[in-house]
This record gives sequence, structure tokens and C-alpha cells, in this order.
Amino acid sequence: MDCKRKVPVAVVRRLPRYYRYLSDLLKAGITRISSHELSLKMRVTASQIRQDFNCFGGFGQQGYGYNVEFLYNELKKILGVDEKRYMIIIGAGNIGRALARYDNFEKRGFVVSGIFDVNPDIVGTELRDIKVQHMDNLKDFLKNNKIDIAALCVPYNNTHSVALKVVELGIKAIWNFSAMELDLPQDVIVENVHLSDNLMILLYKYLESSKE
Amino acid sequence: MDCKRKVPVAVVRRLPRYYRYLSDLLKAGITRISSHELSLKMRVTASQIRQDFNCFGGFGQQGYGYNVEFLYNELKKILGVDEKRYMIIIGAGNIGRALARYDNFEKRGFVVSGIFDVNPDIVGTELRDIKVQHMDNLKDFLKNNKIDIAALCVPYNNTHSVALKVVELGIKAIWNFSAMELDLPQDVIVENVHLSDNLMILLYKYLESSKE
DNA sequence: TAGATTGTTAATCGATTAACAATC
DNA sequence: TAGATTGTTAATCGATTAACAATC
Repeated sequence: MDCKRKVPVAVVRRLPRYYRYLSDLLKAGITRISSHELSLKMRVTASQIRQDFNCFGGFGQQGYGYNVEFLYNELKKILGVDEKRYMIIIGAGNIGRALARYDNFEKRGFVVSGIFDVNPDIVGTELRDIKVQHMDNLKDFLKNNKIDIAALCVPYNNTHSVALKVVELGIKAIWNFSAMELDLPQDVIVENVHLSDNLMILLYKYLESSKE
Repeated sequence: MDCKRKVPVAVVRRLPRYYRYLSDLLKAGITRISSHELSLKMRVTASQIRQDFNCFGGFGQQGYGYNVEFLYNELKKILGVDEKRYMIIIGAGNIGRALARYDNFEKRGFVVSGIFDVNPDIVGTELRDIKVQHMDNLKDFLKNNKIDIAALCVPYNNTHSVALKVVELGIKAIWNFSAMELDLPQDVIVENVHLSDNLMILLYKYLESSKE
């Protein structure tokens, strides 16, 4: 696979999982690991592991394997979580509030800098020391704060207009929790979390397996 | 592609998206659509659409295309959302509570029948008319209620033991919101929602695109 | 009938796995 | 040096796209 130029999405989607396993190994005090040993733990082929890592250059050493700490730190850099990344949450409903309180992000270097809503009952309340601001403040806020990512947690019918507004104000990465698909300029990166879709896939697989 | 025997996961993962688009067409009062027209809307190839549908039998008609309502109803049956499906939520923390209050599931026929936790401050509180029960009640509850799916929303370190318990009590489909991977018997279907992984993938793509 | 569009086969593309020479 | 394991090339597999005969 010639991935030195453009890393295939299939590989990119596996990176966080490697990163998690490496993190666990590091915590367990394991200093080196071969692609074969890792393949047994992760239930993938050793071949795939070596191919994947080699998209980013040779991190291993013949006859030795991979140094866990080194590889972990390389993955950290590749994934961009070696620096703090700033995120805002748009929509402080069920999902937005859950994200605001979710403490796993901080471990990964993600910082929630702001939360926005339009509901007057919600604006002004506090979530984890962060005061929910009105959407009208978003423009000024983005001028004064370097934000990488916006998590969209607004109701279905507002999704499109809010997405457009956020993009207009310069956001280039959107984490979309709405079932609605976003139709945005090519240079805006979107990652969707379609919960209902995911649940239906689970249901399909479950029904399929119970047929047998 | 010979998918009449075993439908490839790649196809299954696309089904909810088709279902959503068909639902939108239906609401818009559109009665028929060709694979070509649908391909323009969905930004996939017409060939893929026809291939995908044909894994489940011929739903179209030469020279005419597909009847929207018929296709929608077929997809509904294929996905298993033509009947009510019952779900429990294990762990009434941030994510668990957000799921309990998320009203999109009901539209898809999913019903939250029970919510469980071990924290005495949370047990007994109500979420959407459902009283949070103690995990000790789970066994009895599952005896008296037909449950299809368990959504696991427990803290990282409890994930493994709770998953084992749930499986021991007969659950065969787990919707896992923990970052921890589950190691369960083959006949248990797991669908993971690794939020941090997803966020890292978004970050990677964003950083990649901003390099250019 | 003529036109349109499916269902399906064949061709292409990309991703995964296997194999092994390079080398620590 | 001998053994182990990588990095990388080649082989295989599966998924996507193209093409077109069947047919409404």
C-alpha cells in the first residue's frame, strides 16, 4: 500500500485504537512490543499493524519490535493530541450537556472553552464552571479565542442554519451529533455521530445473529 | 458482489442512511425515485445504490425506478425497526442520562424500558418517567421484561465487570459507550461509540487539511 | 413500440494479508 | 554470529464502479 503520500481513511480510523492500546501498555509498564504480540491483543493481523505504522515512517527496529513509549508519543503527535485543542459546544441540550461534563476529553488534551445556546432558560446557567452563552456572543467569542472544533448538538431543524453560521464565523472542523447531514464547503471537515444510525446497525446485527 | 448469502458490513452500515433519505423523500411527498436521482442527493454512485438494495432482493422496477414508500417500508423491515425494540440503560451518568432523554430513539421504535445504576444518590431519581433502579434489580427486571439491547454507559473501570454481568443475565446486544473494549463471547453483538476516538479522527483530518 | 432504468455480470480499484529480504 | 522482527514488495481478497442485457 502506497500510503506515504495520502494516508487512507481506513488507516486513520484505526489510529485512535492503537493509541489506546499503547497507552494501556505504557501504564502496565511494558517497554517493548512486537507487531505479533500487539496483533494478538488487538485481534488484527501483525501485517496490518506494520503496514499502518509504516504510513508514517519506520517506528520499529528489526529484531526488537517497537518501543512502547516512543511509539505512543509518535502516535500522540500524529493524532495532534500532543497539544491542547480547544472546542466549543453549540446547543446545551441533553447531548451538549453530556459532552460538557464528559471528562474523558481532557485526558486527550481537548478543552471545552465555551458553550452556546439560544434558550433563555439555559443561557447563563453553568456547566462545569463554564457559563452557557447566547449564540449572539459567538462571533465575538471566536474573535478572542482560538477554537479548533465545534461540537454541534442542536435540534434537527436548526442543524443546517447553525452549521452555516458556525462555518461563516471561520470554524473548519465540526463534530456533528445531529441526525441531519451537513452540506458544507469542501474545506470544512465534518465527523458525524449518528446515534440512531449506530443503534440501528446494532439492531440489524443482533437480529441477524439471532436468526441462526 | 455476491451478497445474497451474507450481507457485507459495509452495506449494513449504509442502510440507516438510506432509510433516513427515504424517510425525507416520503415526507416531501415524493413517490418514486431512480437510483440516479438518489445518487445525486446522497453523493454516492447509482451503481452502489442498486448493488446495495439488491443484497436484499429486487425492490425496483425497470424503466420506473423505486417506489419510495415501498422501499422505505422494506428498509424498515430489514433494519428491524418495524417493531418496537426494548432497551435498558446501564449507568445514569452524563451519557446515560443524555440517552434516556434523547427522544430520537422513539421515532425509530426504540423504547427505553429501564435505567440502572449503583450510586445511591442516583438510584430512585426519575428520568423521563422512568425510575432509576439499583443494579441489584437487573436480574429480576430482565426476567420480567423482554429486552433487546443494553446501552453501557458506565465508568471505564467498571465496564468489563458490568458487561460480563449483563451478558450473564442473557443480553445479546450491547451498545458500548465506554472507551474500554469489551471481550465477550462471539454470540454477543457489540457496537461501540468511542467518542474520544471519533474526536481524534476529526482532529487528525482537520490538521491534515489545514496543512495544505 | 421507444425510452428509461433496473438487476447483474465484468472490470477496476483499494485494502488486507502473506512472504521474505534487509537488518538490528 | 544466530535469531528475531521489521519494512516492503507481491498476492489475495473484497468492495466499488462500469457496462449492458433484460424488461417494465
